[in-house]
Amino acid sequence: MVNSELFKNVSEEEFLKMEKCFNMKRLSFKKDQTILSNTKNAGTVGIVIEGTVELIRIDYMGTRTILAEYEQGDVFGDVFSNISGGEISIISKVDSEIIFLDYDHLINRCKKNCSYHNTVIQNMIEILSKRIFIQNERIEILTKRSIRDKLLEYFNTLSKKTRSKTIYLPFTYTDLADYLSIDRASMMREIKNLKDDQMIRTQNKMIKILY
Amino acid sequence: MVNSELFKNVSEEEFLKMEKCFNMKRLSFKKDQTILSNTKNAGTVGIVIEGTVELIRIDYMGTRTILAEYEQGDVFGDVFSNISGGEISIISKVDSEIIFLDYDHLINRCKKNCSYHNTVIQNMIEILSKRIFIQNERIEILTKRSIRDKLLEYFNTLSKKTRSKTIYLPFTYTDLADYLSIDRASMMREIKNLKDDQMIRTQNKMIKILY
DNA sequence: CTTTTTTAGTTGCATTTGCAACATAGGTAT
DNA sequence: ATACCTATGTTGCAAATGCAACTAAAAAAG
Repeated sequence: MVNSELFKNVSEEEFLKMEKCFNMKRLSFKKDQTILSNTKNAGTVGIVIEGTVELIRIDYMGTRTILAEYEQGDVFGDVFSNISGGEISIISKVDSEIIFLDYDHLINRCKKNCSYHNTVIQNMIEILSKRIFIQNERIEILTKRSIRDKLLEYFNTLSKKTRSKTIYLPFTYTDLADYLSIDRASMMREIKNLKDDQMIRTQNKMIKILY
Repeated sequence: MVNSELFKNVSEEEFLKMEKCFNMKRLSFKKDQTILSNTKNAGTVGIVIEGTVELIRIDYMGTRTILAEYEQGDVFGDVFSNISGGEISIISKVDSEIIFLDYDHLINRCKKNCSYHNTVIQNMIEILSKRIFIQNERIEILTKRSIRDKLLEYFNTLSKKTRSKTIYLPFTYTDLADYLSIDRASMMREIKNLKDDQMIRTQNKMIKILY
């Protein structure tokens, strides 16, 4: 059975019916392989069964920005930003296993009026709400006006999530700079300043918040 | 009848029933009055019947950021970010008319299994998806690394929305700076640079994109 | 184990941005 | 009309940030 929030409270038996009704497809992707892009596959929803995928934008200058990261059980591609002139893609960060299904079929209750469809739709609302919450976090970080404040806000977010003053970065420092949308060298400099000011203490990807 | 996307495809008659079932409350607010804040009224959803409201964050430094703006028919307060240490509030920008209802009741289909509840839930999915789309836009703008690129991305967004190279700012330049999360004076300077470089031409809040 | 590639950590310097402090225009209330 | 308030527009200067160019360390590939 597939372990995803989208299928919460759906029985094994119901899931098997759904698999046919929704015409789901299961595919494997290698590391760095493109899963979806804004030029192709619109209207397709993916569910990460195994691995991690990233939503990436590369703009006309070649600047790469990580817009989001989806892990096991996460749903992606439901709302695709086609605003930017840049290329937006979903890339497999490691070897991944993905289930695809049709967005319209998911949202617009089908004629058969399957019992599980209600459940799936309510799950979808929770997923979307959670996504909005995460985006709000991101926006709050990005609206901070200095590198220092961006870092502190980010550390705070992680800290609240784990209820601990000791946090572990979920990605590399290089990727963190991309996520915060700042220059990596400047970020490293500011992290050093934070250490000098006794605000934090670091050891590889572990960070202790001291204030 | 209330003109909101949340009640799309709901008949007048059904709406009257719903009003009782959901225990809706209709209230008026004066300009600059606080409608909701992250310290109070959590779990309450508002619908803008008349007027405009803004989602504002004021951080510990007193820096004010417009996180979102909701207009007639928009739904707000459903997903409330409680991350930042700062104060987050919904403020009435002008005199407004608001309907309140309980979020849990809205999302978790009630025991009575009212016919209209399905419709409302599907509408809610569309609203949330649209919000995610708008937040994606915002994030794409904020992740631009220079004031110039932020402005151009913002103009582009407006331009695509109206399918025109001539756009009209929906708020003041002062508020635009808050929205882009940059210093107003620096923004004005950069707008002047854009004009000098023949990238845009402006007249009050009308901007012609020349490239 | 050795080589190669990626990430972390630094630094000097140029550029951009923010801040403060104005002047001016436009709008609103009295 | 006058006074008052808010938005626009400008500028010098200080501070923050980005860029380039490195070295060192760690991780991945062979």
